[in-house]
Amino acid sequence: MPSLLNARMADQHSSAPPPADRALPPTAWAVLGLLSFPGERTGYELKKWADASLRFFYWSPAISQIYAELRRLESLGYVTSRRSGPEEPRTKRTYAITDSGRAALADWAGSARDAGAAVLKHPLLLRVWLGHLTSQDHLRELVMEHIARTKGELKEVLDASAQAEGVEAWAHPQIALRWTERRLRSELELAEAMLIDLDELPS
Amino acid sequence: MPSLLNARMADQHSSAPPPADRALPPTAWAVLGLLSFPGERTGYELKKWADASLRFFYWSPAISQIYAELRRLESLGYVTSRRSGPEEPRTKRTYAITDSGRAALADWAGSARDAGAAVLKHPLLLRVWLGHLTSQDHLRELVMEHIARTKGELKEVLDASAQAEGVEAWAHPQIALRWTERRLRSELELAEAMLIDLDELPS
DNA sequence: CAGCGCATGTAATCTGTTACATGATTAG
DNA sequence: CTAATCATGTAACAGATTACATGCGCTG
Repeated sequence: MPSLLNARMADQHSSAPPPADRALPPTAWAVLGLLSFPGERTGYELKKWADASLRFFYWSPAISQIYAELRRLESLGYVTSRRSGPEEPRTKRTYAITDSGRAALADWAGSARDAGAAVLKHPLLLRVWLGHLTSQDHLRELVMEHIARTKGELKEVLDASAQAEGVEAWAHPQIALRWTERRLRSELELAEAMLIDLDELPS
Repeated sequence: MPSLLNARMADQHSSAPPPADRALPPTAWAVLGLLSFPGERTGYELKKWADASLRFFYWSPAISQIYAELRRLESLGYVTSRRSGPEEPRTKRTYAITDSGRAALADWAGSARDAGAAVLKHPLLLRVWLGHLTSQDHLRELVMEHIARTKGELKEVLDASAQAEGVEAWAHPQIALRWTERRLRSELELAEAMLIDLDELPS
């Protein structure tokens, strides 16, 4: 069997080749992507949007990071911002994507022939994997907790999906949400199956 | 509808309350966990183990970070190391978990009543979500690529699972691998379903 | 008027990766 | 002999979070 270690290490290099100068991290594209849908929004709103949809398939950056990314994107000319004048009650900074930003984003979206491997960080599985250090009861509890949380998330996604329903501009986000909905249902089945596996374990 | 932003922000604080002094990051526990199974191993071996199983449900740290974590764990007295003497061909440092380390790990594994939410970073979904910026063809290509990769991963997991088969010390890792196997099968179904959704989109 | 939600940002810190450097051993 | 694998580590940097600081506006 060929050891894949070096191959994988090499992958890690070649998978991020800065085409010309310096490539932006996916997070920057995600934030810019949030702005690629019709409308302008503030950093604060972006964070809520990310929490409500992005987070289910691509994690939601901390609010402070969103602000930082917005500043970077602005320095690159990919977004513009304006402070609200006296007409608005509150001082806030509203961002909008520029043509240049839209072009860069489209280029990024269309350039890769492979999106790259998904990364899953599943704390529950980490604990199950280390199950020999705990009691079966505790493990079961953790799994149940996970099931409860997942059901809550499913509800959230269903809500978000309902809101996107019918809006043409949201067709693709809608597909991502449907994918997420199915994924969460599968996550529930997976948890149930694991519960059974756990029960069948000789103590 | 109650805005969940502040609640979630507050969560981010309260979800990591350092019980006494300073809590270790999950990565440290993962590395220590790798050493909690019978046998001693080197940093290099740990990396391979992580690549072969941990990575499917909890990502594999860079080799340099594994070395760094091992040094930290050693400074905490959770592991000990010894350099191979002249009896071994190669100079290498072999690590073993200590009683104190095992106790700390068991405490960590048993302490939480909630393992915490899983984080999924799925680059393919990010691109689909931004699908309005690309062609359907390109999107389909990316999905196909994902399916191919997933099939490869499934094969790897099946292999790893076969190797763990029957070894009592590996019962829990085995469950994690079975979970992963099911998850990857579901991932394939999810991708197929998304392909259909994509086709049904009005251009 | 208290508390929450809206809104923005800075500073310190940590986590983690990449690139680099080095060298021994083994398989073809 | 030479390429791959085994093996360890450092330095620079990027990515990201947490804690902190501030203040307005609305609702009960």
